[in-house]
Amino acid sequence: MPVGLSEQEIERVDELVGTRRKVARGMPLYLSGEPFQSLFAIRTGFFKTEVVSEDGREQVTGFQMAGELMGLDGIGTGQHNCDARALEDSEVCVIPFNRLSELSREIDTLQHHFHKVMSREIVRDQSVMMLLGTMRAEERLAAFLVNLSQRFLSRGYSATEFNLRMTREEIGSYLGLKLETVSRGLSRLQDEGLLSVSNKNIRIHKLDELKKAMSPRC
Amino acid sequence: MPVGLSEQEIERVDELVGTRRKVARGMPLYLSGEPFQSLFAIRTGFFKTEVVSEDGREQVTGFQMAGELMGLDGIGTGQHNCDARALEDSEVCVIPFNRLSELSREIDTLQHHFHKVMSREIVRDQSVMMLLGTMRAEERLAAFLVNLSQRFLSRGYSATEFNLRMTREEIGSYLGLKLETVSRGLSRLQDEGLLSVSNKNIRIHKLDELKKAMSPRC
DNA sequence: ACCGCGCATTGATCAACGTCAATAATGAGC
DNA sequence: GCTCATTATTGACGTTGATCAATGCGCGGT
Repeated sequence: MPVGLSEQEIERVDELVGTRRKVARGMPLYLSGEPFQSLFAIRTGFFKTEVVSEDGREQVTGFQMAGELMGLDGIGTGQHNCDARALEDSEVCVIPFNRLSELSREIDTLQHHFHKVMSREIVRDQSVMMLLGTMRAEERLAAFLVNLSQRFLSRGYSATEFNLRMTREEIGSYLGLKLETVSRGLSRLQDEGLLSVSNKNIRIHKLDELKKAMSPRC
Repeated sequence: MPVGLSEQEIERVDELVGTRRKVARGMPLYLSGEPFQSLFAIRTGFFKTEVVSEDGREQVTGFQMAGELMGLDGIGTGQHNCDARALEDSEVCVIPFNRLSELSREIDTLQHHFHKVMSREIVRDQSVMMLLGTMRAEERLAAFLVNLSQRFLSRGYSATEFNLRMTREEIGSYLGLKLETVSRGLSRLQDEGLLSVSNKNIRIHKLDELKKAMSPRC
């Protein structure tokens, strides 16, 4: 994934991500408490990550799509700290962490790239904290959809028409809302003419207005 | 900070964290948008980190105390992504990130330690997401106090009597609550006999009950 | 030591979201 | 293609925490 490598270096990075693994819809890629050994890069498909607290609370902490990296949370403790579950039939590259560590000691571009990826994950988490801490239901929903839209776009898919892979309940868990509130919010955005919802299919009609809907008093 | 280094390695790590910097109460250690060059390890004092969104929303993303590392969010973009501000007169070690990168290529214990620290930051952020997404006001407050208590304890201070360095408003921002709600929550925990509050001074009388107050229906 | 402003507390009211419930629609599996 | 369980929508009502407001207190700065 990093750029600016020599041919030889590319070859070595290629070996690193040698093995692949398929995960059927609904199946876990890993579960909380399992020993951490590898990171996973998504080749195809869609995942959610979910943490479960001691007192049984569940919270979806993210939705991951092709090209994104999963498992970073396991490095600190040597155990995975969340469940990762496929939301559709998916395929990942397995990246043994030991070998990534070794190789990143030799290829500084790789090292720097890896550090950037971890740092960006921290920044992402912080923007979710801001969403959960300061936004109202409809603003959260708009931010969620705009974020998805941008990520689809950057992968070459349509920014304005896509299918949600997750349920209203999973969206709600991620956004700190109940599923009914998610449903009502989507209906409201539809009534306002910003988008059309048909179950999991979303068509965004006014992306610019949807972005405005992320801010208060609209 | 990592353990298991040879004497020579310890010496080199010591050089790495050579320079120090004092930050007076209320002053920024860094601001969002400034170029990222160094990480900072807190020697003494207390900080908050705060993100400001485009539409002007502010959210405290964490409170940091002695021994903790700040600045990890800047690696990904090359710019700091939050403000770090001293809540009391403080002193930090400056750790030039370039040199940390180089040295961690040579000393694998250091490399591994650094990766662990970043990963733990991700896990910490995720537990804040769970707090913001699933807990009620008084539960959040209890969780916040228990967390502070444990961190003071692990630094050799009392787990049951300490001074808050931050205002009710800053606590509220961190917990996704308004300052009035924080104040009411503290008063309520006091009425229930779990602790005494006198402005910024907190005395926890029933730490075990406070931990229970983190869970629903108490 | 004193002054003044920032910080904290507390009350009353209100809006947003959660809860409970009933129904409808969808699509996964046979 | 049919069936059933899962998922989604919508309504009525309740609760939590936000908002608005007024007062009191403490601490930092001089």
